[in-house]
Formats: sequence, structure tokens, C-alpha cells
Amino acid sequence: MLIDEKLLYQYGAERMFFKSGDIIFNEGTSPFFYYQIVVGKVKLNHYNEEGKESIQNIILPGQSVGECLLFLDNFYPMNAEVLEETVLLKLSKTKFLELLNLYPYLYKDLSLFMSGELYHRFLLMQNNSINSPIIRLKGLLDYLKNETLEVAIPFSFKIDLTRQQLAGLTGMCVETVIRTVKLMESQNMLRLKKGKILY
DNA sequence: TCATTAAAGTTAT
DNA sequence: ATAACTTTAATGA
Repeated sequence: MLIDEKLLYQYGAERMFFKSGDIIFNEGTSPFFYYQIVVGKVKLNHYNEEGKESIQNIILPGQSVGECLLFLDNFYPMNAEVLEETVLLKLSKTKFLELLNLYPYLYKDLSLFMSGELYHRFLLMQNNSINSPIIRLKGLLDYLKNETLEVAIPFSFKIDLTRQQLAGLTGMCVETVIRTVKLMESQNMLRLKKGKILY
């Protein structure tokens, strides 16, 4: 995990419970808290003018949600929506910054985490601006697999995302994701088991 | 070629 | 049961 939970509690962090669909923060609001996921899953997203959703990232246990805004004097450029039963640790911005100053190694940990996020975001954006749907989807699957698994056994990794979420992450429409998944299955690039993608 | 629309089928709550 | 998600097909940029 990013920051030791005991340390967060010591500094006054509160445990918060969310259910699927709950909003942690909305685009355009000011960041006042540091959030770290204990269990569950959170998506960072944005809706364009036509209401089409793009997903920036899906955040897993041990990681923090929107932490980079705590170093800026700016509004959130995205929403954070909970995808399943989730437990979060929440610490006020001021306490969070105090904590960092007391334990400078946390700066290093955070830098490492944020750099990793930036790096992946960069790769995904490059990947998504290339037009072939297969390449887009493959790029995303590779990223998801590398993020969670150390050893890459083919077809061992279950993609626990809906087609809609894959569409949101690749900037394609759901139907295209479905067609592309089928195509990739026929080319033995992935396997399907009860509708779920094995990669 | 892919997005969009519509309609029907399937899964999850 | 109802909502959410998936699939297929037709059409248009």
C-alpha cells in the first residue's frame, strides 16, 4: 500500500464505506482530502458534452485516489466513482501535508506512485490515439495485466471489467469493443470464458 | 472502417 | 422484477 494504514490512522484518518455507484468527489470541486483504498475499486472518469464517458483510470486497493490534486490549488478535473463495495481511508489535506513533512520518505513513495501513473497514462494515451481497435485493446489489456501480475502466463489473467468500461478506457464504443474482442479471440490473442476475457 | 441507433438477449441485484 | 450490461444488425459518416 501507498501509505501505511496505521500511520494514516495516527494522523486522524477515518474509515469510510461506499457502495457501488457512490461518488467520492465530483469534477469541478475542490480537493480537501487524501483518499486511500483499503478494499474495493474506484474509477476516475469524465463525461464529455454529449454525455459520453471516458475513464482515466481504475484504482485498486492500496492506491490513492486523486492525490496529485492535493499539491495543486485547482479543481478536480474528473469524478471519482465507486465500482463495488469499497472501504476508504480519508485524511484531511492539511494533516496529509503535515504527515509528508514529518516523514520525507513518503514523498519518495508518492513520487514513485504518481510517476508510475503518469507513465502508464502516457502510454495509454499514445496507444489510444493509434487507430486500430485491436492495438488499442491489446495495449489496454497488456497494461492491466502488467499492473497486477508479475509473471505473464498467457490467458491466465481474467479481465474483471465490463465491455462498457473497456470502451470507456479505450475511447471506443461498446459495440466496437465487442467486435474487437471476438476478432482477437479468433486470432488466439485472448480467450473467452463465460463472457469474461482471459488474457 | 467505426460510430450510432435500435431492438433483443443475458446477467446481476 | 428490474436495471445494467451484452450482442446483433442496419445505417451513415
